[in-house]
Amino acid sequence: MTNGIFFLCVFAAKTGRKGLSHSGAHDRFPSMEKMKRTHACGELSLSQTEKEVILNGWVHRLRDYGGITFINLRDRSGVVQAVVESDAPAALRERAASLKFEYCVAVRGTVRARPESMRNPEMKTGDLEVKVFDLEILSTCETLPFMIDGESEAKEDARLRYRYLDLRTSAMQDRIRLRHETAFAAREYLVGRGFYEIETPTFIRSTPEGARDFLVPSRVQPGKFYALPQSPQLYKQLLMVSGFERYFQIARCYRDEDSRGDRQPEFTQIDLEMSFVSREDVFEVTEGMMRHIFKKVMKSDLAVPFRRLPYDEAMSRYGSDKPDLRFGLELKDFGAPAAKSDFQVFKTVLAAKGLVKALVAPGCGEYSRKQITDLEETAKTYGAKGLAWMKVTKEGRLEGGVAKFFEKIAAEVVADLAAKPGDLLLFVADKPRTACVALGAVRTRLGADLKLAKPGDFLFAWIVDFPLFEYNEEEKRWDPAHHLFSMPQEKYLDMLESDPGSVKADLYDLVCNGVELASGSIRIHDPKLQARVFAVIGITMAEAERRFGFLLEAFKYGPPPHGGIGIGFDRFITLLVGVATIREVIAFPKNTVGASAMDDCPSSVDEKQLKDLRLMVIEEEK
RNA sequence: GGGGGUGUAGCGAAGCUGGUUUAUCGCGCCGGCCUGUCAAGCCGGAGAUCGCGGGUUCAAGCCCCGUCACUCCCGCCA
Repeated sequence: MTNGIFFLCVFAAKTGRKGLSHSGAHDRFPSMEKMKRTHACGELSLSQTEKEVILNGWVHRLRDYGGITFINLRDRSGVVQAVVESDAPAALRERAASLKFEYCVAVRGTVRARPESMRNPEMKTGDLEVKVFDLEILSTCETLPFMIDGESEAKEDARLRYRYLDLRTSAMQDRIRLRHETAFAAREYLVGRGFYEIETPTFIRSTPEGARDFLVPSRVQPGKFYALPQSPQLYKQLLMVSGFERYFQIARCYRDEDSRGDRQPEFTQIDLEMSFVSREDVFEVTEGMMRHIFKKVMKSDLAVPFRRLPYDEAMSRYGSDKPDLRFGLELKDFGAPAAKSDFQVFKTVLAAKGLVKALVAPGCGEYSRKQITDLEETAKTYGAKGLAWMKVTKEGRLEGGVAKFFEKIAAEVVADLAAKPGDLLLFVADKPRTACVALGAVRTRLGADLKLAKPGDFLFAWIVDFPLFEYNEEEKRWDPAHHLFSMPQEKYLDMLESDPGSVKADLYDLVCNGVELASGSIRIHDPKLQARVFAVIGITMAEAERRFGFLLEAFKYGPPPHGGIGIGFDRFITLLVGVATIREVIAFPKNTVGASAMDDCPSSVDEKQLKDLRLMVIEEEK
């Protein structure tokens, strides 16, 4: 009892509000019994004129004239203007005057057309208003840390600290709604195509491949740990062995790696797997789903099938395995002219089996030294030692940068690159991959600077024929390029052991506008072939048995040929909505160090909890 | 692990190469006025350890060093 009183006093002191201003809320118990809404704010129209309606929502904006008070009332559906006029009873006028931003209220009133001159064409419900004759304050709201839908947006820190308020803004409401609609459309389509939605565990065995696992300690078996799944990969393959034939899940995935704008420690995939299929079947279903989503959510027609681009071609022409194909600006091989030039740097690289790649920046001949240096920085970030350049003059001659080494073959260079007067020529010479990737980054940068991509366009493409393995320089061994269970293409089977680097797999990515949206493969279902792949990677059967024994065992019992794909749901929504980071489309995201400012996690835990788990925290030595 | 950017009232910003005393503006907040607004308006008011610590200087929001937080990128992310 004493405690209760003390608590109330503290509360009053803390809010710093005078009790009187809240009288409206306290002298009437805020019950929904008599004030349940009959309509949604944003859906009122003149067809309800003269009708009595009850609305529930939040005080979005407030304009108090003493005698007359305008309340912009907001709910999920939108905003409508409610008016408390001077002819209202004094108690109602007082209660209206006591309102503040974001009070949660119920109003009863009649819908009426606004006089012609007082209509607001900016508002969906701007032709009407609700004349209020009853107003209930359901709950009050303290001074806000930032305005909902204010003129200036709060910084992300503050938005995440008060995420529940940030989510009230129309921008966030729209994004989260679109996310929901997309998930629904995906389900609708996949269910229609015979897929079952099946959940898989979130506590699984740790299989230390790929990203770091998040671990969950077992209390019942001290010293042992579960891992959170990086994706439902193994389980969905097991579901194929089980004979479900078509599985999907909107699945949460966890990877303990450093965050980025497009990466969170936990994220969502539309994950699917199909039996008795080739990659074409996976493409067809994915394209169909994308088309369905665009129709339902974006109200637009998406052209299918998507373009196919082999990985090697993507790297060579665009310097990226996720190129933005909304613009050309392709990289060209400059090996032949470079070999004929007097430029020793290029010739040395060529002699070492490197590549010289060229990029024609149209109309950038006037770029300043500073602008070129900026481009060079971009190339260097991706491992290039430098960015060579020269300009094509109005007369079609080469000038500046490395031009002097190409004097003799100037005409050939210009013709070879199809360069025009006023263009800037850019070159990276390096190991093949570095040359492509670094100049590819310059291409991406130029595309943005020159605004070459039309916003609002969505250009999808399948990147196909990824290599099965990539060489790990540090460890001096072959690593799986994507994952361990991807199927090598049949025509490369003979060279699996003799020339692993040349083996292409039935591995594919779906890219759109320079974003990697999805990744998948046809899986190995033949234990013998799987064993060969393990051998190339250097995994002994004993080790494979230890890590994936359950999967290998399952594959002894008549596994169907199968394959699938996982679509990065957050990235997909980010793309549809056109925002910069996936945090903008996740209701409660983590920041770049994996923390949530709202609930302050991760956090320390009680000694007791640690003891139960027989865990000990070792302080870092300084 | 590495590189870049940012940090000034509750929120968003300004504060030029160090020097006008009480660090400015808009929103919000508090008080008052106001019967048709819709980013309402008008009058008055409160509110800032200039992220934190140290240093240089006669003088630091501004320069230097360190540190923390947030953010973007490289590495990493089968």
